[in-house]
Formats: sequence, structure tokens, C-alpha cells
Amino acid sequence: MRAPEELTERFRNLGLKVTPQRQGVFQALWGDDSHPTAEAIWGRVRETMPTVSLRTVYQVLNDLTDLGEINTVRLGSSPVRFDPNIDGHDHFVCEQCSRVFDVHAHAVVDLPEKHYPGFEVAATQIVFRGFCPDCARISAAAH
Amino acid sequence: MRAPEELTERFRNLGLKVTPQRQGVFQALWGDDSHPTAEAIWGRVRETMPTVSLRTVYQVLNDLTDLGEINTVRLGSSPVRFDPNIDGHDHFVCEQCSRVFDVHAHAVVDLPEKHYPGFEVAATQIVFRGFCPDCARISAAAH
DNA sequence: AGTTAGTCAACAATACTTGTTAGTTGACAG
DNA sequence: CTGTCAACTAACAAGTATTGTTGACTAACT
Repeated sequence: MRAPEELTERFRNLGLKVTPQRQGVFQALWGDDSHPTAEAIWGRVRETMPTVSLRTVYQVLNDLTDLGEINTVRLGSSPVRFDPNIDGHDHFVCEQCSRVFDVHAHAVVDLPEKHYPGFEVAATQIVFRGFCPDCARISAAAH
Repeated sequence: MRAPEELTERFRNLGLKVTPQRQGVFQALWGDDSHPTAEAIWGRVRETMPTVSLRTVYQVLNDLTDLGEINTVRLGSSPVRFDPNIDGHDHFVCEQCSRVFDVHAHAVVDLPEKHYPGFEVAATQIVFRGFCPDCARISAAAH
């Protein structure tokens, strides 16, 4: 996503008001690569704005998604996570702690046209599952 | 997953009773590659056993999952889907009709150890998104 | 300074899934 | 063949995540 200042400008250009709540969410997301849930963002915004409602946070997140500024990430049964990184990248999900990491895989992926005629691939998503370094260390130490 | 008869035997060996409800779910899943939801399976079992409860279907599906006979597939915001195909394979999700197809991708995927030290990859999942042949045809005809 | 979008609070509602209870049935072992 | 206990049903509650709604209030922009 764009920097908070640029988002401010974009919202204004679109005729949307730049409220402290919206700016709070911009700030909370900016540079975050931890794929926070709506609740997590809410918690962060509340630190400086204790009265903000979860409803509003959801609102803003959906607005940003509609504008293409952020992506939603749904992996497993957990709640939706929000990803301000909209460049092409892959994900690693830790099966232990459920954290999601941005990764760049070396991948050559192809859906063979010959066997799947008529399928129009718009996006390819790679998800790795396993243990993150922290959890791998702990599980190794358990021996 | 195994054939219904083999599952029957496995359940019996494990001391689990082979009830008509369980067999109904075995049958409903056998050879199904449409990634049905719990409700869909329920509907199918009810055709021959109208009194079966959704609760029981969930129960049996979870049992089968625990036994590793089937996989759960969570893609997007739809309810959990169940996949009797537990061989390594990939998925194609139609963004229009939400159907899920089993596919075998040509893929060479690698998480570069060098950049991600300590990450232990247990599984790699590839998901294609786009239009399935049916929906591609309809959207093309709309022009 | 006025208009109106945005927000809040509080609550309802949705969808999916699991928990719980109590009463009944029927699969299997002996 | 029969007793036992796992399994099933029905009916309901609960839980999680998310969105809808309403009415009153606030404050951002023109």
C-alpha cells in the first residue's frame, strides 16, 4: 500500500474524508508485515485512540481492500488477515504458532494448458506450511 | 481415501462401529472430486437416509480427517470443503462460480534456504485462481 | 458556518461449526 | 441371542468472525 500521506491524498481526491480513525488505521498498517487480523489492528489503533470501534476498523479495512491498497489473506481457519504488501509474493504459515511470513519463492509454476483446456489462470498462489525458525528450535530442543 | 469396504474394515479394526450413517458418508465421498461441503454431503446421504442429522455428518467427516482418510480444504471465505483425494495435487478455484478443481501443476518450487534460514517446509500448496472453462465461456460470450 | 460523511454505541443477524443434554437405537462381542 | 455401550437423533446453546442497522452526535471539508 501507499504511505499514509499518499493515502490521505488519495482519499481526499476521492471525496472521502480523512478522519483520525482512518489515519490511525493507515499508520497501523504502514510497514507491517505480520499480516494482522482486524482485531490486532484495532488493538494498535486504540493505543492512541481508545474510543475507536472495531466496526469502524473493519469499515476502513474493507475500504482499503476495495481501493486495492491492501490484500486480504485467508489461510486455514483463522480470521481474515490483512496484508499491506500488494507486490507479488508468497506466504509461509507456521503450523505451530500460526504466524504468516512473507516469502519470495523460487518457483516455476505452470498449469499445463493441454490437460486443462479453457482454464484461465489469473493468479497463482504459493503457500508453504511447516515450522518457522522459532518453533523449529523449540521442537528440536524438546528432544 | 480408501474404498468404502476398506474403510469399513479399518473402522472395525479400530473398534469403531460401522453404522449406516458412517457408510452413507463413505459412499457419498467415494470418487467425489468436487470438494463438497459438509452440507452437500449431508444432502447426498439424506437421499437414501432421510433422517441422518447434519451433526452426525460433521462428526464422521471429522473422524475421517483425524484418521487421515480425507483432507480439509479451506480456500477463500467459503465453508470448509472435504477432499477424499489425499495424493499430492493442486487446486484451481474459479473466481466466478467458486468451484474447486483438482489439478496437477508443473511446478518447481523452492523456498531459498539462504534467505529463509531455519524455516522447515513440510508442505507446499499451489492454488490457481481464475475462470473455469464454463465461466470463461460465459464471460467471453458477454462481449 | 453549514452540510453531510463518518463515527459511535448497542444491538441484531448471518453463516458455519462445535458443544451439550437426554433419550433411543442398534452394532458387535461373548 | 442377548447385553452393553458406542453412536445417533433432536433440539438447543454457544462461539467465532463479520456485516447490517439505527439514531444520535461530531467534525471534515466546501
